[in-house]
Amino acid sequence: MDKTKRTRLEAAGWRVGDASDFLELTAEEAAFVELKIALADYLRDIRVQHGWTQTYVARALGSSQSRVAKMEAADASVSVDLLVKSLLTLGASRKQVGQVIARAA
Amino acid sequence: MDKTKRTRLEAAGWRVGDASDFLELTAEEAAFVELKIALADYLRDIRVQHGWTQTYVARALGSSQSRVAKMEAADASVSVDLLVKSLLTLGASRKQVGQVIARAA
DNA sequence: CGAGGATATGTCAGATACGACATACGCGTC
DNA sequence: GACGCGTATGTCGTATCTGACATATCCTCG
Repeated sequence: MDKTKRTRLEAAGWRVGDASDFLELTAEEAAFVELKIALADYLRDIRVQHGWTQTYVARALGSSQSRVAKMEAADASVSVDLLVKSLLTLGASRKQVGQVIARAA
Repeated sequence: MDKTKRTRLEAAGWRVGDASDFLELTAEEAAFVELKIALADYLRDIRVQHGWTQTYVARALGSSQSRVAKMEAADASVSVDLLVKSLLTLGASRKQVGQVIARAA
């Protein structure tokens, strides 16, 4: 497995199986996490392209800077729900969100 | 607004503003609900096409028949998270999920 | 080297979503 | 009508997610 991707997945809190120091995900779990990461990256792209800070986005979403940071990191504590809602609130269209999800890893 | 769609939205628990008997959603809220309904419909399509019962699907997902019913109804108590995870578990690809979301209403 | 702004990480109380169960509804078949 | 099967709806205890706060890390500019 790609090293940075593995780190990314671990950072997202998806270390599975305490006994093993390896990352074991079923195909669906992996697909789900990758999907989440794609949305997270898209959120960051939108923010950076507009030159916004996490604090600014947080205010726009009625949330906090720390949560925005976790969203962008695809932290295990953030749901796809929150990511999608946030993207829509920031102006992304349903179509764009779908395309981001559909795009192959 | 289309009548069946309105009923659908109300059924989904999105009646907003207790004082008004009308459905008032911001553009993002509307997009979010429609997105959810699209996933819900897709879930039902997959189930029906395979000739599965809700009970069977529930067992496959490690859930209950009532929750599957609520998923298909795009009930307010089900998250996009759950819908996406369920679709992936039932064999849908990330790409298919994205296409369903991207498809215009 | 600070200082200050931006981002990351850890934690927590309150909010929400979860599976499960009970029960109601619809619709065939007898 | 009464049963059986599938689906819908309501509720509940628990698990997970959320915004908020504190604090740490990372840059860049002076």
